[in-house]
Amino acid sequence: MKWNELKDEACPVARGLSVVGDRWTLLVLRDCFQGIRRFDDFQTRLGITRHVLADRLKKLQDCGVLERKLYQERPPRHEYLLTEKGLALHPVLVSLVHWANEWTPQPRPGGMRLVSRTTGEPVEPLLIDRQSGEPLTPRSLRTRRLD
Amino acid sequence: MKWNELKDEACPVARGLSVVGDRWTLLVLRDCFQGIRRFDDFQTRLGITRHVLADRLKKLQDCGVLERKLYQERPPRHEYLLTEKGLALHPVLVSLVHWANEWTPQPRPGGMRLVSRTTGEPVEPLLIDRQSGEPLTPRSLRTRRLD
DNA sequence: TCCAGTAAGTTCCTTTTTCGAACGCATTCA
DNA sequence: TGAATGCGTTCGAAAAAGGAACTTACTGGA
Repeated sequence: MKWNELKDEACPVARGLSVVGDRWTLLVLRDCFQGIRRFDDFQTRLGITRHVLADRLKKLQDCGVLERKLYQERPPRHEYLLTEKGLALHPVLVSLVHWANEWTPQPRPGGMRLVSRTTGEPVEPLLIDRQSGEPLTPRSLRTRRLD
Repeated sequence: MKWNELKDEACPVARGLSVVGDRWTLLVLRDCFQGIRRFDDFQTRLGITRHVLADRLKKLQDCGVLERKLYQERPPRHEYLLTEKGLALHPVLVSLVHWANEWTPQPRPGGMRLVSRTTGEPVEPLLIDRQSGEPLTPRSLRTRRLD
């Protein structure tokens, strides 16, 4: 298994990581979900090198997670927006946030919590099966090859 | 923001990625969830260099995601097991698998699906709030700093 | 006894990625 | 005219990953 060929693997984890497994990529997407759209804003918030940022934005466009849209002519300026495919990554980020808040040391004083946008109440993400409503756990699941 | 200092960031996405954001790390954990425990088995399945594998296993032990356990003396042999902290990453992997199956091209013939271990039926992961039962979406959530 | 095999790394050297800072270009604003 | 904005590209240095061989400590068979 080679890193540049992950996208052709049978395993969906490998295929997913071919898109979001690069260093910085998920942090770029985090900023997208927080409304960041412009090159320099990403760069300032992430402290990432401009070189790597340009590379990641390009790869995310190429695989359809971000869309590059002209928002001004003369001089031409573009902004980066999440596509439907990009928005669908939300549960991955939310699961990661929840795990980090539960299991990694919180910095003082500035923790961050997921809250409902309407009520402001804290939220506790739980993964269930849409059909049965049952929680999905390592024991309740397995993977199956379809040939 | 520097890669080696992500663990001290206020943002939980950054802290999460300080653990699982490295190249190969989530693929190692995927194998753990599939019951792989030994160095050479990881190495064979991943095709990763032994050098990098040793590094990743060590980092995962250091942060408490994996536990290294003696399973034989003379010669001493160890196996790597998911801790509770490691098992808690399950929703991240499941969300990623679901996204990849929905949004990235399936290889033929060998796709892989999540199915219920008891019924064998396919499963459709959905992220909800444990309290309200409401689905969590980009629009229904925001992050809040607690100072 | 000698040789092959197993398990879990380590060492060494090459190639790829990333870092960090500076530069380029087109335009607007003072 | 000169500075600022926005979005990159370029370049040399440093860090990470790739690839193959080597080590150590046993077991089991010829």
